[in-house]
Amino acid sequence: MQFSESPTQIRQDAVFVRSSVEQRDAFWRGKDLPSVEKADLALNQILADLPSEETRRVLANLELIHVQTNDILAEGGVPISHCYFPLDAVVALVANLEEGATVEVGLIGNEGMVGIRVILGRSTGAYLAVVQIPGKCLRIKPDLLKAEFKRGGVLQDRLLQYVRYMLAQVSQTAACNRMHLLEQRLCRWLLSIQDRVKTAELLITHEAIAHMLGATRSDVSRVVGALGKLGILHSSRGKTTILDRKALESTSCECYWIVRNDYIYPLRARKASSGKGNL
Amino acid sequence: MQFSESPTQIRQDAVFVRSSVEQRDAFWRGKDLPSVEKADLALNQILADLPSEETRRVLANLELIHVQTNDILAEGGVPISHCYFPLDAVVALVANLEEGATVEVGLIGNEGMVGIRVILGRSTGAYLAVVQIPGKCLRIKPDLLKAEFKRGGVLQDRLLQYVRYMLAQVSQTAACNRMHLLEQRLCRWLLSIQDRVKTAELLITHEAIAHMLGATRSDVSRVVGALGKLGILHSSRGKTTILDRKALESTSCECYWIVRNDYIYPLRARKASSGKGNL
DNA sequence: CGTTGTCTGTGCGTTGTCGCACACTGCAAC
DNA sequence: GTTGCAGTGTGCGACAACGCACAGACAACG
Repeated sequence: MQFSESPTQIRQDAVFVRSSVEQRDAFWRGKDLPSVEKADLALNQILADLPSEETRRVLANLELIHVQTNDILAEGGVPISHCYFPLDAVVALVANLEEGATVEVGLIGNEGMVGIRVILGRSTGAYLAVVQIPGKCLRIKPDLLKAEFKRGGVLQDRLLQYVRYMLAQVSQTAACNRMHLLEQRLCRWLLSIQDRVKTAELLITHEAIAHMLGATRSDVSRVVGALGKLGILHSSRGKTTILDRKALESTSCECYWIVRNDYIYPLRARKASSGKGNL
Repeated sequence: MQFSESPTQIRQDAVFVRSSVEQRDAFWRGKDLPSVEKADLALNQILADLPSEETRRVLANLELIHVQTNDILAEGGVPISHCYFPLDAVVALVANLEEGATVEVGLIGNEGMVGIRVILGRSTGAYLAVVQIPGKCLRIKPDLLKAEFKRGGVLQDRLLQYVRYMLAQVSQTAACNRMHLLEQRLCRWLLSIQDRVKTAELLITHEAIAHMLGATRSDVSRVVGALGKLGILHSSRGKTTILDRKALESTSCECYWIVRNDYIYPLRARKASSGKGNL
């Protein structure tokens, strides 16, 4: 999907350039929206395989949209307009600190949902939700999601499980940010992204990575360079390729596996020490 | 409450000395348990002022217990035996990293509950829940809490609100741990504790603080010393007294107010810059 | 009153990261 | 091609925090 009229980029702050999702809403308005199929639901792990009744109700209220890198899906203090279920996109929750510094506090892929706070009793976002990897999302109006949540069916269960996973992820990040070296955190981050995009090539610059990790661009370049010399990565001009995932895992900190092992649906759980893991 | 037979201390790891709550269970067994009054419920903000029917049901299942410093109420990977609602105690959630390092990821006082994961679909704890400030707690068996949660009444709402608050707290800690200086984080921590104990005197050693902040004891001593010279604190031998709360607030990072302003029940919200805030 | 052990103050070399600067490189627009 | 520029490699001084060490200070207890 391409937009001939490229959306004007609004400068949001020194760091993120907002490419407005709302403008693309306007683009679609009045045209035929792509219809949402059951097959789409299957791509998000919260929505997949719901009981047929829940599927029917939810399906009627979902929209399929494409999101692009740097799209902002929610913002701190701002009412959440939609809840987004990524299908193949990846979204980062980013804290925007006083001095203009940024750090990622959480990562959301097809295992989760953007805007979880609406089911936790707040209609506003807490942090900036920025698209890191473009792709498709299903979205729904907060009220409708909340109503379905209140019914107490399987979706409620899934969402609560996801909240727990998110909490685990964020908690571990809190510990990790305090204790672990940039190199370890970088490896963990790359692994987390790769789990969600399933490809070895990541289209992202060192500077963007630095903003996620709350580090300087130059240090990210240094670490990436070092990992490159070890044959673990190849990185050049906005494209980083993971060459040796196992090595990445053993250079990463334990946090990667701790979070992963707390995942909602039991995956093939692995210890950091065993060092074997590929999706 | 005193225990003549002082509970044998089991060495759990290099850092925390477990004083077993279970042993005190044994102490009480067969004796008259202190009965739980409605007045006790009022001291915890999740349990306070529930509809009378919910109050009645919950009351029947709660136990009142005293917890002491370093009691461990839950542990990572271990089934949660009880959910604890602090009345005047304060509990820290602590991540135990590989190398024996420790960092606090969350703090729980009478605004919350220890063991929130049981309503999020996991019966095991994620981190060590260590009592920092001794006092009273109400506790309940996970199954009973979960059943009441499932009924979808006011308690469900309160617990979900609390989950959101916890998520906000932990997320901000993730950002804070990455970006802010020890001095700022220490001030934030002291403020958070004081909000929960409501007294100016904190009985805690520099070393314990260091474990919470994931810093070295010597650096904590240095920072505390500096704050002491400014007349903000007085600290000596396991006792730290907050002398100038406003100064503490302005030396702390923004994170303190960000979390506080996201609190469940609208408090007197304040900006960090306005610098006026006392409980 | 002295002993013991906990808690705290402080010194010092090391390390990870910052903050800034500047040069190089490959891609894209002209 | 040439130019422009985003993206990257690298250097260097500054600084926060680590890691370790040791001495002083105070409380509890005999």
